[in-house]
Amino acid sequence: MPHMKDKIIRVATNLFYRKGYFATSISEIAGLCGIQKASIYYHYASKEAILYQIHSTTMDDLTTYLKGNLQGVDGIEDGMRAAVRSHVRFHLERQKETFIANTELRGLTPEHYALIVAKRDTYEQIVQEIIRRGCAAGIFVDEDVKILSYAILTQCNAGAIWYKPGGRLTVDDIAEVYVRFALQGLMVR
Amino acid sequence: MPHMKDKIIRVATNLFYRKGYFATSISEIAGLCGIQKASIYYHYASKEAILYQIHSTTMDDLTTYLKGNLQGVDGIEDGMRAAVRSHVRFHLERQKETFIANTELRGLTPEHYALIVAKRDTYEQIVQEIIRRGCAAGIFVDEDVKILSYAILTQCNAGAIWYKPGGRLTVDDIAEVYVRFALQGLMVR
DNA sequence: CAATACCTACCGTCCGGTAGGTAGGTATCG
DNA sequence: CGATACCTACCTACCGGACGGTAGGTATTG
Repeated sequence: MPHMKDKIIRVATNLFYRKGYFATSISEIAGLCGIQKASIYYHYASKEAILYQIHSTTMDDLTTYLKGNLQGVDGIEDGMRAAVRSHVRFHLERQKETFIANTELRGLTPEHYALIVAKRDTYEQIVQEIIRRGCAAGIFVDEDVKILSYAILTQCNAGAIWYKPGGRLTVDDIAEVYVRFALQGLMVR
Repeated sequence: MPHMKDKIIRVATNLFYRKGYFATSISEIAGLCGIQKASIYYHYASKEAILYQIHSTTMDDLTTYLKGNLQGVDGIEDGMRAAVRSHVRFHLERQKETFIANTELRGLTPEHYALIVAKRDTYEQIVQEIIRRGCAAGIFVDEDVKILSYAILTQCNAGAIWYKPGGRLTVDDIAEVYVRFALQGLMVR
């Protein structure tokens, strides 16, 4: 909430995204915040604490966003559409954070790593539950639910790698491409 | 080709896969090779040279494997099946190298980075050409070819993240799931 | 003897983190 | 009201250690 504590997160997010966690130094973060290296430790206990904060809030926001987008949506097919749309939009709009969340897990302590993986599992289970119901109802193809869910979620993550804000396609355009492709792959003919 | 030069690559591949490039030290690689740190520099000019070697041979092998699997295959649909199958199999069978190839690009020098990205582009263009012909022929859905290709290639990469050799499903089982899912998403109804 | 494949010993640098201090604001209380 | 105590948000200066890489020597082998 305080100003500098937020600024450190913003600056660190940019640097971790551009250069990676291990290639970013504390003094670099401090320099871009306009303070000295030691002052970082007034706000955060360690470099890893900054990374954990980014991971934690990103995963919480991602899950909250999905739940909000599923609210009031009826039917399995529409639920799946809403889930894919939510997933893609979040990944494109918060490109840097989601990129870090997907690639910088190794910087976490074992304890923090376990917490983040648990959050990710919670998120994946929401999506898997929709797919499972679709398969059980016979409207989705009869394939391994976990493979399907990973395939769909990962292909959407890919968007966050090549997407450039202000490019040829808007976030909504891209989201709809993924929605159509994923649903077409899922629905039985 | 010599024994130790290969062993360094094998050991480094394992370490880069488990801990990441920046978190792995030269002395660690040397220790697991049973030699001293300085001896690494008899075989490779720098730590980055080891990483580049892994990237380079992995991309070359990946492209060669795809070309071999497309040899003698007729038809757009069968070509796409062969391409997806080839991509998944390679990623599962050479899990560690492909994981490094996908996540450790930042450790490369700008020159080496450009070379690897060029290799990757060559590979992607082979796949994109198949999709483009399928779209033009009206048998594949009318969507953005680049988005489709990235979506398909990336979802297959996902397999390499969770796949454990000797698990419930064989490499071929998994490959066929991806082939069916990708083709079902691509083919017009 | 010369090339190969290693070794020991060392260097400069940078890193995460700590110690200890300080300016300035705020709360407490006689 | 003013003195005291404490807190916030930073600072300078430093530490131990690890890292990538180098210099120079040596055992083995054709």
